[in-house]
Amino acid sequence: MGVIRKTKAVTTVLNIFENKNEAKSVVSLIELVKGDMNKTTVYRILDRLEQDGFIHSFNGKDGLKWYAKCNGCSAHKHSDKHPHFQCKECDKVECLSLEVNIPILKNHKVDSTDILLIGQCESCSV
Amino acid sequence: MGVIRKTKAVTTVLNIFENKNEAKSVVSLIELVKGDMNKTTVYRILDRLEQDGFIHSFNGKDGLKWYAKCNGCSAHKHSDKHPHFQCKECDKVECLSLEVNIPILKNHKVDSTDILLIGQCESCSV
DNA sequence: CTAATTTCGCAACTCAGTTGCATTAGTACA
DNA sequence: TGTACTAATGCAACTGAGTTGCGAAATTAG
Repeated sequence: MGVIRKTKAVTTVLNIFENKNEAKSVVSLIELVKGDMNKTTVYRILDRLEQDGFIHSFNGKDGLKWYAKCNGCSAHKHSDKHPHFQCKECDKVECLSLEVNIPILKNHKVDSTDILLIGQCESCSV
Repeated sequence: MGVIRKTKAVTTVLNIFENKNEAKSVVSLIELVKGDMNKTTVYRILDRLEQDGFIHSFNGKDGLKWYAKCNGCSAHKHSDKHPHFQCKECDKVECLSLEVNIPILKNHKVDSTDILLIGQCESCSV
C-alpha cells in the first residue's frame, strides 16, 4: 500500500517540480510531458505524490487543479495551509510563505484552508 | 446594456436565493429547477445576476462554481472579499461575515481573494 | 398592437478529470 | 541472474461541468 515505485514517469514529474520551484496546473503538466507519457498517468502520479506528501494540490482561480512542491510536508502531516497568489494576466501561481490568521469559528472544525489571492504579479504590473 | 428582464426564470432563481439565505452550487440549482428551465438558462441567469451585483460567485472545494446572495454589492462595487466555509461531510457552504487580514505583498497588486475554509459544520460535528 | 431586442430551449460541443482492462515494468527474493 | 508478484502504464471510452450557435418565444418601449 502506498508504495511508490521509481519509474521513469515518476522521475520525470518529480524533476519538473524540483528544477523550477513553481506551481503547475495539471493541464500544463500534461502538455509538458506530452509524448513521454499519457495524461492518465500524469493524473495518477500526481495523486500518489500528493498522498505521500511530496507535492500538494489546490484549485486555481478557474477551478483547475494545481500542484506545487511541499516544504515540510509528509504523508502524515500536511501543512499546506499557506496561501497562493495567482496572476490574472499570465495565470502564474506562487506559493506564499506567510501566515494568514483565520479567526476561530464557533461550532466549526476547520481542517484546511484554501486561500487564493488574485491580482497582478511583478512582471505583469505594467 | 445589462438590462435584466424580469422573466419567470429570473424570478424563480432570485426567489431561491431570497428564501433560504444560503450558498448554492450551480449543479444543485440546475437540479432544483429541472423541469422548469434549461441548464443553459440557469448558467446565463447566474451570469447576469452576478454582473448586476445581486449574487456573487466562488469556487467550492471540488472546483465547482457556487453562488450566494450579495450583501452590499452592486454592479460597480463588489465587496465579495469575505471568506466561505464548506463542510467536507455535507458539502454545505456558509458565507462568513468576518474580515481576514491579508498581509500586503510587495510587488503584487491583489484585486480579489478567494478564501475557503474546509472542515465540519455544526450539524456534522458528531 | 407592433417592432426591436432580450431571453430561452435545444442540441451539439469542449475540456478536465475518471474508469476498466489488458500490457508493461519495478521489485523482492530465491 | 532469473522468476514471480504486483504496481504502474497506455489506451479508449466515458462522465460531468460549463459553453456556443441558432431559431423560436417572451419582454418591453412606443
